[in-house]
This record gives sequence, C-alpha cells and structure tokens, in this order.
Amino acid sequence: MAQKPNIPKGTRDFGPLEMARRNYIFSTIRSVFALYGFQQIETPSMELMSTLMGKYGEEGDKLLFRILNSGEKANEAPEKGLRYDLTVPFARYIVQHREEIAFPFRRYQIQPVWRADRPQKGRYREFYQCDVDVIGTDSLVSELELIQIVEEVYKRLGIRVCLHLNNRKILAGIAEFIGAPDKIIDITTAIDKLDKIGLDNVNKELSERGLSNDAIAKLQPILALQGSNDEKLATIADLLKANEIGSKGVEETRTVLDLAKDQTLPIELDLTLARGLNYYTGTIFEVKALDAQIGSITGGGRYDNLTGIFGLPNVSGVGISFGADRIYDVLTELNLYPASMLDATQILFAAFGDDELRYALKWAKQLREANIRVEVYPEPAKMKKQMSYADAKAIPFVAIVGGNEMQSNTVMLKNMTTGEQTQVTIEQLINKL
RNA sequence: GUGGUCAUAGCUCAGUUGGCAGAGCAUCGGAUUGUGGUUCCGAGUGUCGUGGGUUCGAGCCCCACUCUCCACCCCA
Repeated sequence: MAQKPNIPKGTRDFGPLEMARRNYIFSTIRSVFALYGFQQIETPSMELMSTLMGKYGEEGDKLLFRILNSGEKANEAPEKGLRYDLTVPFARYIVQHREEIAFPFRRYQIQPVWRADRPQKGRYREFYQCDVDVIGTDSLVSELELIQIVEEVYKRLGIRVCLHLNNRKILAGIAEFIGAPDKIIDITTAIDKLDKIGLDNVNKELSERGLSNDAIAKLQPILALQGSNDEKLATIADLLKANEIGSKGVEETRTVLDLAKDQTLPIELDLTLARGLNYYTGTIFEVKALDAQIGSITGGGRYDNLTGIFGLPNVSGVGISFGADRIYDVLTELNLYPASMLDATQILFAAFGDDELRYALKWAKQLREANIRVEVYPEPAKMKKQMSYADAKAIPFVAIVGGNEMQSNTVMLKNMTTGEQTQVTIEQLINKL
C-alpha cells in the first residue's frame, strides 16, 4: 500500500501559478537591487553551529534547526544547522573572503531560511528572505539607499506601505536615562508591544522584568510621545541631551530623516520599534503594509560589529530583508498580481492525425524561432479533448491542422476568446501573434 | 516551548442519541467521427489523519501521536 504523501510541518509546495507569482516578486526585487549596484551571492543552506549560535539571542538559538550526523543523538551538540537568516552567513562570508572583496561591499541574497517556530498564518518553518546589505561604510547614505529601495520595490509591486524608523542608540540612551542601562533588551521588547497590549500592560511587563517604579515613571513621557517626526525628535533630543549615546542616535536619525525628506514613502519615527535581533546597533527599520494585517513584510537595520565575532572588527554594515512569503500573502489578499505574469503558452496546435501532427511540429519550430510560446498537443486525440486542454490552460489561440489545411499549406486559427476562426498561412500567423 | 482548535472523495464541505459513506465543484465517458468554454445524460472515486481502546456495532465516544489553524513567546 502506498504511503500517504505529506510534507513536514510549516513547509509548502508551490504549483505553477504560485511559482509564477513568486518569480514575479523575486524578479521585481532583484531588478530594483541591481539598479543600485548590488550583486548577488549565495551561501550554503547549512552553517556550522558555531557560526549560528549566540547571534540571535536566547530565543533565536532555540529556533535553530540542527542537523544530526548519522549515529548522532538528538541531545548531543550537533556540528551543523540550517541557516536562520541571511545576515549572519553574510557576515561570515565577508570575514572569510575579505581579501577578495572591494569595500564598501554591496550584496544581495535571495535564499530560503529555516526556523523551528510553531507555524501560523504568515509564519512558516521554511521561507525566503531577500536581503540587501552594504558593508564597510558607516555613511548614512546607505540608510537612504535602502529606504529608496523599499520605496521603489513596493511602488512596483503596488503595495501601499509605511516605513517605521528608530535607532538602537536612542533606545540605549533611554535605558541609561531611566537608570537601567543593563535592561535595554527587556525595555525594548516590552515597549515594542505598546500598540498591541497597551500602556498599562507594558508597564506591568516592565515591572515584571525587574525595572524599578522610578525607572518606569521616567519612561512614561517617552511612551506617550505624539506628533510629527520632527516634534518627536525634538522632544527626545531634549530628554536625552545629557546622554552621549542617546544624542548620537538622535543625530543619526535626524540625518537619515533629512536625507530621505524627498521620498514619497511615508516614514514614521517610531520610538517603540525595537526589533528582536541583538546585533543591531544603529538605525532600525520595519515596513508594514497599510492594507493588510500580516505584521512586518520587510525589516532591517545597522549593525556595527557583526563581523567582529568572526575576527574582523570595526566594519559597519546596514541591510534590510524583504519577506517574500509575506509579500506573496499580501499580494494575494489584495489581488495585485498583473495578468501577464504567467509566460503562458500563446498558441496550441491541435492535429487530427499523425501526418497532421508532424506538419504541426514543423510549424511550431518556426514559430518558436520567432520567439512565440507554442505547444503542440502530443497526440492526435479527439478535437474535443485538445480544445478542452487549451481551454483549461487558458491558451488564447488554437491552430487546427487537418487534411485541408495541409493541402493548402495553412492552419485553421481559432481565437478562443471570440470563437472566430480563419485559415492563415505561417506568415499571417506570425504577424497575428 | 505554553494554551486552544481542526482533520470525511482531487477541491470545498454535509453527515441525526452510536446503526449500509453523502452533496456541490472538478475528473472521465457519451449526446456531437473537424471544434473548447454554455446545456443534457451517465460513471468512478474514500484505510472517514495515524495507532490503540469502549461497544453486538464507531466518521461520531475515550486515550496517544501526527498535521492544520489560532493566541502567547518571538518573528519575515
């Protein structure tokens, strides 16, 4: 008895329609990346555990897929694991290949990543990221370019988005300001939930995480910040003016906003934006679709010392990652796919007999040389069956070949939309298509 | 990792207090031997997620596992 086929939890098959749509997303993103001079690389699906561990925080380590060698037991520390994102393997790549790279290095990378998370909507165990990073410069022009890329990609895809911007140095400054510099991770993950769970619950969580009432009280004016980006920035600048790192963050953010002032993309300074990944040190951003509720569809930030752990200190980088699978879900939900995406067959040859089939194959060859997408029905089946096939695949034209057509060196061209048909020569056919 | 939820034909789903396994769509054949999408007629389809238990009898009740979806956690 055949076993019932299935695939592992949190993974998916992609059929022809899904692949056409996914390729549309990938090629849109790829072509924008190329406009800014980014070049593609790939890295292996698996990395050494020593490369992966400790880079994503405690939670991240738990979500790593481990690869066991044969005979290895699950409780032993495995040598290899599947990559969790593309940024850490990229940092490893940089350090390993530093002699071959001209800095600042601009690379993009479109590959799947794996997380042993519990799946739910918009959340998979295998999904694609489209990462674009500049490494080897601390110029905030790189931030601007990434913002421009975000704007252009979503303009081309037709998705309305808002970019949320913050800076880890501001968050660090806030932590120092309220007298709890060592609690920065606790503070950021708690305030990140502000719009989700509300102010009271955030304060409660901060308290549970060990912040003093005094510290929580000092945080309130920051949580309550309202107004335009400039107003928020002015307020936070004033609060943190005596704080060195906070003021640096404010200054960086001011510069980024100023550089980006001509962009049409809505940019919102969001001091509650934290982002979990521990390696960010400066600008952080996250992009949300305005017309769909699926969480963030793009995110990233600046990391000053990611390569340091691999032995190459003082190399600053900044990058973002487009979540292709979530973009797919947004495009599907909003029905934003262009009609011409499929590279569908333009014409099907339907033959009545074996001689007609050979005749059709000759015609098909010539049409393909004229760059027309052609299918020949591979057997002289009943006309009804051949027509049904064309219909099911939404092929717009059928060329019917019978004895009469062969004698006159023509085919009967049927327009499947209007139903009209005319007898045409090959020149006429090529012109029509 | 915690809590909940779901699983029946290729797909979407009905299925009575526990008593022969159902519908629509899709597929296939025919009405129509040179014409699809519309119409009419006919046909096939199931380890009822998997394994155990209760019962004379289980799609239905009980237990375990797997998968789906959802909320946490976290994240693209």
